[in-house]
Amino acid sequence: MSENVGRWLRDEIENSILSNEFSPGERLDEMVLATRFGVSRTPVREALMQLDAIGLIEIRPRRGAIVIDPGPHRVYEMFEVMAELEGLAGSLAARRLDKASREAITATHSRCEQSAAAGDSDAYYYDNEEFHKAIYAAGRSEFLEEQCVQLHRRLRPYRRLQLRVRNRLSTSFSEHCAIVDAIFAGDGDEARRLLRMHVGIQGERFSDLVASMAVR
Amino acid sequence: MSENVGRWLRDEIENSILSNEFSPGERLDEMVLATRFGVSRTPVREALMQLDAIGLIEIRPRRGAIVIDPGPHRVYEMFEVMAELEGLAGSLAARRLDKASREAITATHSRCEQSAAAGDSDAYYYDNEEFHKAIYAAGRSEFLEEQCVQLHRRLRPYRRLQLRVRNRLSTSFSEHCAIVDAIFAGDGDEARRLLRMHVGIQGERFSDLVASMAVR
DNA sequence: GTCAATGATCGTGTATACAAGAAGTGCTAT
DNA sequence: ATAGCACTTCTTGTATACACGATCATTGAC
Repeated sequence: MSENVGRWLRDEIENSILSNEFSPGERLDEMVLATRFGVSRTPVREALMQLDAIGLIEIRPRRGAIVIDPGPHRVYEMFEVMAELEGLAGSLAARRLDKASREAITATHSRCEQSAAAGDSDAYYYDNEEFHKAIYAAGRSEFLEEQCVQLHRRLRPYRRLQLRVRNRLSTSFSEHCAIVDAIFAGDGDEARRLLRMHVGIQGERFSDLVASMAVR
Repeated sequence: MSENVGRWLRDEIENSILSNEFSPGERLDEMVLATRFGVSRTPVREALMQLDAIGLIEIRPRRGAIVIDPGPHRVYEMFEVMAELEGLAGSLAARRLDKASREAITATHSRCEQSAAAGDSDAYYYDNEEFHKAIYAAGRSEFLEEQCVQLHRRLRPYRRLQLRVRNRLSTSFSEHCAIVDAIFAGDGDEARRLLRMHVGIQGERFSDLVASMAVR
């Protein structure tokens, strides 16, 4: 419980949204949240204002807060931006790679290999996250890293859905291999290109996304 | 006065920070702000929480809010990300250009030409902003546009400083010309490359930035 | 029977009160 | 004279109270 209640609540509610416990479009009643977490309305309001500022919810004046529903098209746009930022991170990583980052990438990469081989999509989902974070960190740009982590968080639910698609695990892992090769070879342009392809959702992957979002 | 006081205050304080009325490192006293704007502490706190979530200020538990001082290196990183996003916007604009967007770009571009010819750096500063916004809009990606506008806002003070550098006006405008040509020619890759160069601050432009930040 | 208007109820927006912690100041002791 | 400790004061964090606006339901009229 992070020192101050407002911030703790923000993380708590944010997680609830990102794990789909509060679904898009759902109304967030201040009083309900307050009693649920055993605090007064004040810190709840502060948490909601922050989530509004981040763009996770929308507070309509005098009409309460609702969880934002991005819709397939907007989610596509978010992946598009994510792809671009990851591409940049990859190209920076290739240029600036040092021993520690190299080891971090290798470690997370091999963990991905294991969970992919085991066909464990939940484990892969987690290891994949760590792998990408290792690349952000290797880019040595704090601001870029923050932006990547933030967007990555917001796209988490959709990424999870995507991993359920048949063969996506092994495809994803082989893409990882090529990315690691490019970064370790110091080939920034290639790393950028591969990451853009890996993260972006072109063609059939977009229709997979739409389909998985529809069943929700 | 945007319907609700908290949101109005957020914009107000945000502008004050971005126009350097509150300088980096400065402590923002809730009570002082409250009396200054003639409201109670509650909406002030809500505004501050939002600015904290956006990353403009930092609220340290029980020790108040201070304006974040990015420092030259971090500002450089922000420009680096901005360059990447603008590059994406440019490449999308080249692909998706329609009549309305084309006219918007042409209009803002020629306004830049006039203020550049007049050597009016303040006017150019404004027209330049509109020109870039026209490109974001032409990309037809709402999310990307929002991200660009937000980052653009945060980098405003530094961009303004940059325009004061000798010859920057005419250099900037000739870069604009090439960018417009690439977009109108439908050459997405070239538009991306040119915008990355235009927005990023490599080499001597970085030292110019550091120098201009030091005198503050 | 349907639509509109008015009133009741519920929930948000702002203010204020109270509690707890941090920083600064003054006093005392070495 | 200086360092350390305690006390005071100031500011933030949380709760609560009150007011205003929105929504919904009920009633009346066409």
